[in-house]
Amino acid sequence: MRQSPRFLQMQTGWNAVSIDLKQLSARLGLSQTTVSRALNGYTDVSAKTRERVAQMAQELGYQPNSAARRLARGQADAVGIVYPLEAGDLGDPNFLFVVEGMSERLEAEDMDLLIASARSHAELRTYDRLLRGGRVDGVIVARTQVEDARIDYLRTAGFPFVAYGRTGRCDDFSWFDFDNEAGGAMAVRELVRLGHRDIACVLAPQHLNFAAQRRAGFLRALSEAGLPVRAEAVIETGLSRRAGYEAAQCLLALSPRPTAIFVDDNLCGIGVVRALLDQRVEIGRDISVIVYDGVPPDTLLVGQSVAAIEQPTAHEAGRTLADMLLRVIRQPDAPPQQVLRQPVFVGGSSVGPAP
Amino acid sequence: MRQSPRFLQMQTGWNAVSIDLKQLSARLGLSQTTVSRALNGYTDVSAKTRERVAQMAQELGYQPNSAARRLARGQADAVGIVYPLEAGDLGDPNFLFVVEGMSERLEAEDMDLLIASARSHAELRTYDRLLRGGRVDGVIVARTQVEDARIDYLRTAGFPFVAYGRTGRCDDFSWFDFDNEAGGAMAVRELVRLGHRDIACVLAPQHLNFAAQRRAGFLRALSEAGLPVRAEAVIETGLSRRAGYEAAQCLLALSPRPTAIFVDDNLCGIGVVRALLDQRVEIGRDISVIVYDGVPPDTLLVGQSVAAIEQPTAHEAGRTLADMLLRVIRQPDAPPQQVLRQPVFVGGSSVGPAP
DNA sequence: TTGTACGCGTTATCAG
DNA sequence: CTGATAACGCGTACAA
Repeated sequence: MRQSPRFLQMQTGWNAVSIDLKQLSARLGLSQTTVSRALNGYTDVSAKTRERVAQMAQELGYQPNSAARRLARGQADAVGIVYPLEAGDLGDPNFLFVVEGMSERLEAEDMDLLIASARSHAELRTYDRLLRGGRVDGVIVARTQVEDARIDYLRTAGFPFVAYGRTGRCDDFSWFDFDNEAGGAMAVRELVRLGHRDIACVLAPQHLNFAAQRRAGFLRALSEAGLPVRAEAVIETGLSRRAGYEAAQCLLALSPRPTAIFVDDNLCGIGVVRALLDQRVEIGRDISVIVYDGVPPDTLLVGQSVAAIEQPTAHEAGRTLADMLLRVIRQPDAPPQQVLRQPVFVGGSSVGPAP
Repeated sequence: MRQSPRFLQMQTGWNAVSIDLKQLSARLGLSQTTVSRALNGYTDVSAKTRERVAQMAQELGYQPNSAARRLARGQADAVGIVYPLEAGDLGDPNFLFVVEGMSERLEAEDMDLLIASARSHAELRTYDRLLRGGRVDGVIVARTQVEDARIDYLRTAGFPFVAYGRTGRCDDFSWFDFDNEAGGAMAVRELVRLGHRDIACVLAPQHLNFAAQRRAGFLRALSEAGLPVRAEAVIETGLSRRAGYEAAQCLLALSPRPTAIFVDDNLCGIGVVRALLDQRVEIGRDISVIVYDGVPPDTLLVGQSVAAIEQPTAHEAGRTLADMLLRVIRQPDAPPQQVLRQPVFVGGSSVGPAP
């Protein structure tokens, strides 16, 4: 009914190439036990033996079978990253670099990185499969929400994870995040410094935690500057260029027209900038614009650039995330680690003194 | 020296939640054998038993331990994708969607997708680790080169793989690709149809297979149109915006100035368009431009758009790649499968009649 | 310092 | 149709 594993291996002609612990120890005239211990850095092996073993293993290209090892040790030696891909969502322009950073760090530990995309509603099923199947020792949760069912799930399950982004309540788990509230406030302060007193704002959906935080920062800085909040100039919309475009049209129709716009994400940012160009608004003179994560330098007219709040270290973020997750896995009782990186303001021709 | 696996599991408090095959069969009053067979769709189980087992398994949320299963069956139930990330390389704008497509297809088979980025020179080591460790049953090779050491390695090892892209010689292995030569030719023909007779070309590094093919298509179509090749108007450069920018500057300095430019990749494309804008060249009138994979609609001036050769089906490409790899894994003796998708021409304001 | 013997959780063989 | 029993390849108490 089914071919035996051994036969399958013969047929593919592949596993024949690979060397066994049994074969390796036979070649060395040692027991598997000794060889295994030598390879795994146990102290109770004579230096000479260890040397010989290492040499031979290297020479024969021995790689322990990962399934067997995992079974014996009860660990998966792998972590997962589940990212919710909504239609057209490349919202985090640096995501691939984060993945690369993680990948590098994990490779150094001989661990695998499983990637599972999931349409957002099916996501919990994906987690379930990963955890219950013992496929991973821990997971990274990306794109956190203010109320995040995935994180609740992981916490009640007691499963090791690190969040890439915070949630509404996040005191008691490990996360890595950029200080979105500071970023939002920073943008406002830059604009206030230039004399703007009527600052509009385009925001991503507020169930996304980063968006809620940036909004909070925006409001706080306004208040600190003694400026009123103009409700109709604070637009919560979708996470897309089109949404940004439409939001900007609304803002331009207001009277009096705001003198500056803070956009909390780069997708909307592109749309906003396009709308302004279409309306022949002179960016940086008629209206100032700051966009979180920036927009591609090509979006604007020649010689112009968009001021941005930036999170410059995607690659390092990936390494750090991996580090944190390893720690959560290996020291489950250690207190949670929480890393907050500061975004930086990068100026551009899109900001200027209030008209 | 090391905690026993069981203790570790107790300590993390996690695996306690998960249910065992042993426990499951105990609950059912059946042998592990029978339960296993019922779950794996063997025919020699009574319908009633199968029903009971399925029900109970569902109820208790049983998930087979993947390490044990892999060990027993001698398969990894996982595939890998290794993509070389050079500095700033997001060359394939659709890569994430390809990954998503693969991920979906593999999830349906209960297989994992391992992602391993690798600085290009260390790539072979990465492969080695994946293959020898029995971590994967097969791999996807992305970003193929004309002479591709990775593919040579896999072929001599006899390891199942599918290439995402072809190589110089690719008769005897499975690959999925878009018809880059046709795409290159298509671009030229569109331009010729509009009366252009002096067509320049900006190309990515020619060791990348797609770039070599697009170049070939470009040259073939020129020749078919009876047009000469102007050597100084065929620029091979890097894979970046900056490279494209500089290439365009060179082309603008030529005399006579070419009336059209074909750019074989979207990164260079952005740079080229920017250079033209900077030089106040009216795109679509003074010079026509076609860019492979297109450029973001925001790169140009308002109301304009860049004509493109597009590969519209990234998600489907991912599914197909996964399908093909599954087939290579499961039917190693079947003849290689080779899938060539046609790109399509998408017009835009960046092309117009020759001046 | 080394070797023996067993367990990890599942699937496959073979006899009922 | 079902159930003992033996792998799968490695890690590790325990004994020597």
